[in-house]
Amino acid sequence: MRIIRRLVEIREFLPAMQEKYQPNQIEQVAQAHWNKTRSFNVDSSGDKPKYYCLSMFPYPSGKLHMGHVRNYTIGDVLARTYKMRGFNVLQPMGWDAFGLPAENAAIQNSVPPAKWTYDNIAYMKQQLQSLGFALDWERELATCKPEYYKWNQWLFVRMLEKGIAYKKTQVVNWDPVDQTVLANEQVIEGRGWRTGAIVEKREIPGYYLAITQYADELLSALDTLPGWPERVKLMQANWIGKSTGVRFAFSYELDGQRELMWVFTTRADTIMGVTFCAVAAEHPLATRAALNNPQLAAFIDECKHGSVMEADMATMEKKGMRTGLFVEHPLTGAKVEVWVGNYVLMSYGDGAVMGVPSHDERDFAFAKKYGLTITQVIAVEGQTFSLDGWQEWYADKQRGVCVNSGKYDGLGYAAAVDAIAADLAAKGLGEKKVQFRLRDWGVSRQRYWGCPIPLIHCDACGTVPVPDDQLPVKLPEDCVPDGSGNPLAKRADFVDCACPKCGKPAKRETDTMDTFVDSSWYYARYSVDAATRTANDRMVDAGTQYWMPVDQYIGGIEHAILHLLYSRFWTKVMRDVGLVKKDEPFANLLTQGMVLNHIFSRRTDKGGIEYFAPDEVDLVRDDAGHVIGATLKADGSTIDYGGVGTMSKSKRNGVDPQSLIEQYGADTARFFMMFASPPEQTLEWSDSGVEGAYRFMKRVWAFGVQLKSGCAGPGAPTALRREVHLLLKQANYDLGKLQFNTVASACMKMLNALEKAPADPHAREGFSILLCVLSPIAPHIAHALWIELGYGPDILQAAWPEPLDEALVQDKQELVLQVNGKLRGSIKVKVGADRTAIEAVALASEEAQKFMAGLPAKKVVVVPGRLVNIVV
RNA sequence: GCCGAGAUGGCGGAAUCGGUAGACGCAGCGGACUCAAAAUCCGCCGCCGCAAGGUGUGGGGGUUCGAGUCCCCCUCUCGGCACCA
Repeated sequence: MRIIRRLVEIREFLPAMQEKYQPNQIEQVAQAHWNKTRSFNVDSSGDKPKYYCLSMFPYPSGKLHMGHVRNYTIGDVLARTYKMRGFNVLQPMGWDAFGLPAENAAIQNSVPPAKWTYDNIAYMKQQLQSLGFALDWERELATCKPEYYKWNQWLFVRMLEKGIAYKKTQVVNWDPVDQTVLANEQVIEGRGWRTGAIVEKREIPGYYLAITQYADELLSALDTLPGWPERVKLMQANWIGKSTGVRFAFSYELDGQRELMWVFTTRADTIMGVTFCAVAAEHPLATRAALNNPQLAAFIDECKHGSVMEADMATMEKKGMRTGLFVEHPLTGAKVEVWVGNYVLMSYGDGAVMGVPSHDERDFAFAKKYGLTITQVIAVEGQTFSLDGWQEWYADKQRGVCVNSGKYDGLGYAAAVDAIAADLAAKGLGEKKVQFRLRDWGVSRQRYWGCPIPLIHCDACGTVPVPDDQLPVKLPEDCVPDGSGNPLAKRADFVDCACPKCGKPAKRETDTMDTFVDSSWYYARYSVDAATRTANDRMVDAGTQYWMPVDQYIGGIEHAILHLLYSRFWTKVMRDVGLVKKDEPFANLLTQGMVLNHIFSRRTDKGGIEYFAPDEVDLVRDDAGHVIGATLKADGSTIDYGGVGTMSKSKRNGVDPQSLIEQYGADTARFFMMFASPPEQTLEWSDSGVEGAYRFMKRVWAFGVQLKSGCAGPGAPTALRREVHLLLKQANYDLGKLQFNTVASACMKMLNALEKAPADPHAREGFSILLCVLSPIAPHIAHALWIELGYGPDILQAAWPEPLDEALVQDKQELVLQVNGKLRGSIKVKVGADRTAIEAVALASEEAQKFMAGLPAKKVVVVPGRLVNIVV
């Protein structure tokens, strides 16, 4: 019995090479090896250069989706490549564990969000492990754990002390039936998702982080990030939206008081064309005017209903109503009527705008709609102004000069703005100002499943921060939200507390933090050393100084603005508090595209839409092969083909990674993900594409089996050797560009070449190169074959291959032959032949003679190493 | 609506500096093996054409000996828009 067990152990340790590719067995052995040898557990020491490779952590929604597999495979390919290139590589993983879906699940299934979240984490962790990612699991974190969010709270208190965190009112979506605040995604066509009640805009107090204090730095520091995609930097710059203009005031007298109504404009040069002003519904002037005007009060009320989303604000019908109040033009003294406009935002600038209908498209439409005066004050030579319709040039800053503007007539944009700003300043009614589109970050959420805001409200002392030694304020984990109100507010054991200042009974703040706070610094927490993870006596430590910044960050393009901007801001605050020395968290950024699949649906009798999973339908194609429709496998009925779209539960077009791994193995899943498209582009799911990847794995294995039984030695350079090294050169170049689909393709080409010449003396060397290049993408099969063929004990310890010059040399090369730019043939010349020699060979060639048709060559273009073009 | 990105065979995609368009893979077609099927292997495969050849990178125009690549205009698709993450 003992002997048999011993034999079994030996077999497991050194299995005889299987003829057949058996991914599940190979993958378990490889993963066990990495665990046992602690291949991916690292510390912040040693003389290797460091490489911090980070993929955006997942929300624990239940199970992994293909977007995760794609994201983490991209990161893993980089991590493994850098490891083989001799870097000390950190690749951690964790959980963005607070958020709305846990509360939704609680409402549906009566499970506490904590339990739901922890169960999901356990399942998804096992899924991640089965994919063989090179992760340091000892650094795993979950943002819903007190040891993590303690530091959200701690830094929040520091921000309060520095005046970065402050309180003001915020506008939220309010569900009057559930008496609760709704997220934008919970508002469907203006109604609450659960109650169907018409949603109101409501102003409630909340805490803000003054990200605008950092606006200038967040903008200018984009120039210090050459490793970020230009489009992401551009999106951030537009989001921050720095604009230089003039802030000035219209004065008015009301109830015996002299008051000022401030506005901001980037077009002060058009100030003489002001024919009206518009204020937001929440503006004090609007409130005052509505006191004795029920119609206006009703309109303001209407404005306060409806969406708080910018997209809705921009597309909705622009409406306004007179207030009956007039303000005084600061330069002309003319009376200007004030309107309430539903398109004016209280949260931007001062909540009021000047109306210059002649030179602002929106004002033009507004004035036409309500019959307001339109006065041209900018002219462009050769253009005629007319009220028939809006013309682009009306708003042209570059070419226009002032007209109908008194002393400013004839001035261009810059001169006019300078003169007008000076005159306003002289009257004390305005000055030049830089304004940002960026707004301060509202972090209060009226939700249960989030990090408690560490504040206590005391009748005597006011709002008091929780002292550091009482942090963290722990969130009770046994609440089950039911969708109405915030469950925390109903928990006396949470709410009732003693004031830290005077000791009298007080109430704890029940708002929690935006989950973007959690994800704004997790990358720094991963980097702390083991001792800090145990003691948890500091937010970051020497490990952070060693690992930061993240060398490569990888995540979805949908995070291009908010998450990345908040993280940059948080890093700068941590720097200013003295926690880190770096200005920016992410040196290089890769924004991966979405994973798409086909969408099939049909209208139901009730007018809704019913979706079908791709494996429930057959495609209908036209003669050219285009998909024109689909039928249901079950009953043959016709359904609609909706093209491709992001995989989602609601559209039923998701593919479960689990069944994929079980059927084909992790290597096939990873290989397909890398091969199907370059990382930055969208990826279309294809079952047969996965089959293709699987076929390739089987061929790699079969070639390994074949090579093991008949090994040739070294010899003179061959065409195979040159081809493999050329492909290696290409693969290394593509790796530098993070273009992994062509790296996978190079692996396939190498195998194609090897299969054609299995007896070549360089086949063994060629296969070792193939295994190395393949190993970051499909690490398990590479690990197994590396050992089987005796290349070494562990492919992770192998040096990354570089192409050899001696393998690449050749004496003759082929050049493309063109006549008048059209491909007509090719010629062979000696490498290094001069222009004249090449021209002679080209002109003498049969094809050139034929297509020149006896005409003399006007010109011969020679591109060395590429082509010859004869122009006649 | 605003900001950003993209469009190449039947499909996913390749083409590094303006230089052979369609690498690699999928699907399809033909063949080998098999009693048969699957798996595997070999061959063909943009479109029109018997061929010579012509034509072709979302549409229209331009620059160039030469344009998928550069410039101008247009169409469509996708991402973000501040409480989804």
